[in-house]
Amino acid sequence: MSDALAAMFKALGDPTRLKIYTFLCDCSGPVAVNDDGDVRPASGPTVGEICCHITGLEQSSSNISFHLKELRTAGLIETERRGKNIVCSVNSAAHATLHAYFVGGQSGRINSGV
Amino acid sequence: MSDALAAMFKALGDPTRLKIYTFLCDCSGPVAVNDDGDVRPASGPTVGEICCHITGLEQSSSNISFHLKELRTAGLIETERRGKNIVCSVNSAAHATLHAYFVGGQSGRINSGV
DNA sequence: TCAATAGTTCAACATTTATTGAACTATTGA
DNA sequence: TCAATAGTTCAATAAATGTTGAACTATTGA
Repeated sequence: MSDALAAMFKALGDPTRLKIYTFLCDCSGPVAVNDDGDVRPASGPTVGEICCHITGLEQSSSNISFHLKELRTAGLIETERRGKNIVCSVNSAAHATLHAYFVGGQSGRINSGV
Repeated sequence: MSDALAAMFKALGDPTRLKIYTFLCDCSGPVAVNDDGDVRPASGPTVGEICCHITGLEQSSSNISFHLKELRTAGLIETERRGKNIVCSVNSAAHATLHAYFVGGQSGRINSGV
């Protein structure tokens, strides 16, 4: 339970991965939901596009592939092959979990007294 | 900028540290603000109390000390000596930064269409 | 079927990290 | 001042991690 959360934070704890994840958050399309209610991976950038954005191209795609795998293993992102490309997108449920962790608890405590 | 954020996530990416941080969030007292507007460390558990809570006691306090240092270096927590003890508390500004990262962006996208 | 494109996996490596126990520092109370 | 308490720092070790280039797999288009 808590370890899964730690794994997510750990995945975001590398500068390259945080850039990738932020990029995905910024440019992921809407989530697709089919007639059965299944949530399918949303449209988003391909691995190649992520490489371009992160490394300015001309850097090892194997490294980006490694980081994408880490993000996927942590449950933060999803990937789906579309023809020759693989499209990446943010896992909304995981994003919501992370958001929820920082809600409440510490909030509203500033200037609340001695 | 982004590296500081990554450092915070990295600090939360270890199960022991996440437990410590969560404990601090749960039991930190209100933040103290003096007449000059300076925000001083809030009251909270001592290092020893954290050791008890995390390890059920009987485990190396040097390890907890190490993790507290990591959290402090990342800017997530603050410590203040009070007599023989050292009291720990959450850094509210850092907490707000983390919270803000997950607001907007991905939110509101679920079920928003194809 | 063949070549080109798009990503992944593998092996090797240099760093970093978490953990442990022992030694050290700082504060309090007798 | 001395002993006890509360934490930190240090050294050593084992494990995990990020990066690289080469080899591999999968898909498309000719």
